[in-house]
Amino acid sequence: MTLKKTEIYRTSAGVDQENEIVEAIFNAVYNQRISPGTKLGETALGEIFKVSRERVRRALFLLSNKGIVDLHSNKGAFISSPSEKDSREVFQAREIIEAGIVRQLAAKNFESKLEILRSHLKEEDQARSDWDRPKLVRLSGEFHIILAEATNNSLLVETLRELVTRTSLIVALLGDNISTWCPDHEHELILSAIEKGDPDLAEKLLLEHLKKIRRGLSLTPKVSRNSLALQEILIQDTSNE
Amino acid sequence: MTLKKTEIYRTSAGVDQENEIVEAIFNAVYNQRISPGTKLGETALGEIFKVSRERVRRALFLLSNKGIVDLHSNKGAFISSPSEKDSREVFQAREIIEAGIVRQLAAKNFESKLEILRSHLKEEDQARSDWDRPKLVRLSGEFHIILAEATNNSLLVETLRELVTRTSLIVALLGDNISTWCPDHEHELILSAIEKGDPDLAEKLLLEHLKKIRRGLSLTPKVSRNSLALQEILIQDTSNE
DNA sequence: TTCTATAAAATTGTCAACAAAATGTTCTGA
DNA sequence: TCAGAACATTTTGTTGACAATTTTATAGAA
Repeated sequence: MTLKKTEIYRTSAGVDQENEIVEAIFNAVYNQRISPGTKLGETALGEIFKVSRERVRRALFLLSNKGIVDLHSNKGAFISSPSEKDSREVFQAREIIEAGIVRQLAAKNFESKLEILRSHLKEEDQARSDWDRPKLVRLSGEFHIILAEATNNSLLVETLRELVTRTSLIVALLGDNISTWCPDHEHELILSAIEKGDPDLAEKLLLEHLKKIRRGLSLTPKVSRNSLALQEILIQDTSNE
Repeated sequence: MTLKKTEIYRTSAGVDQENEIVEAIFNAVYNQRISPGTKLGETALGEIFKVSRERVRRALFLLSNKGIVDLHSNKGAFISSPSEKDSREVFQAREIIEAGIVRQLAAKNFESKLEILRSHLKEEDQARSDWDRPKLVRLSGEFHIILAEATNNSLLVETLRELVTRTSLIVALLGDNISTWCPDHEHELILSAIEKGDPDLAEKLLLEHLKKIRRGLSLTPKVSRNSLALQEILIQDTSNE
């Protein structure tokens, strides 16, 4: 039988359950509610999400493929603790990929997509003047993902989502958390350069922005522990994230 | 207990078995020995690789995350048949990422790494004058992966390996297989631009190169069937691939 | 107390049996 | 001959039990 393109494959309910776990952990990492090194027990997760162990297993396997979770044979799954090498690689990849993205956005005509970025910056400003630091942190990361979304390319969006989330882990482990992650108006400048249609400038500003984040990192990993139990970390109001 | 960085986690034997399957399928796709749409039965693969079904399952799951295999609920696993959208996204991602790579290679000093590219080009020339088409196809794709390797970034290498392999699927499905995939000396030109330290030129040449491949694609998918059985496709002499 | 050895408990890894779904075949009737 | 229903076979999905390993708890000796 040849497959018709229009044929519909329903996604089994199991896949949705897996995605729920994956998303919850992604969000918790992304918003720094969970520390690198946190043990993710299979039975524990199974109870929290009311799913079978096998399902948890697949979710953890997927997360390990994305570099969010480390799997250690016979020991279990842990929120990834990025090494120095990981940090270097993630930032270099971001430099290369995001530079390419802003260049293309600046070179070609994506005006319609840029409006979303404009309104996003307004939100960032609001959070800044409200001194809502967690929100600002979240929005700051999101800016980069929205940049990718402007290319209308789900592959790039997913790649950047992974990179930004891994950056969150790196900052949690190696960042001072003060200088880092608090751009004044650098996003604004980058977007302006794109709107002006100046790829070189946009790239330059973006690279400086990333370098600034990178400079805020130290070489000695912080040790930190979660302040909440897994249950509270993973299941929570997601209405604004 | 806190984890010492030097601590060694042995990889369970199972992971190696999984990787064997993943690599075999990657190679088969990459070298176009297997057609898009080919059914990958769990029991069949289990018998070929002498592993349990569970393990086959995980390997297929991993491949589906990488876009090489499509998983259809209750139907099974099939070599991915990239859609028009997939094709667009893969090529756009390659443009963005590879442009970033060659720019960085041209801008910074990676001379030591470039020697490998030089010797790779010699191999390509050899294959070209020998009219060894399968080998030339393989080497042509590899050139792009070696470009990524020159950045010394395993993340980028893996990303590019996925993109190049997916390109192989796209060409298998939409390509004319004649003009496509047969660069004369475009790789040579790109490398020269890098060696000259000219990022703009390197990027321009690379983009033209990718566009040329893209132009060789038609809109109507070819239907093709494998000429060999799965066993022969997957298990074979890998001494020169 | 502190360290080590031993036993108990808990957690992860694996497998086989079973259930559910899809595929293939046979049979019937027009 | 063809269509379609009924049945049988194959393949995928899921669960639960068990084995292997690690972690925790316990006890004893220096």
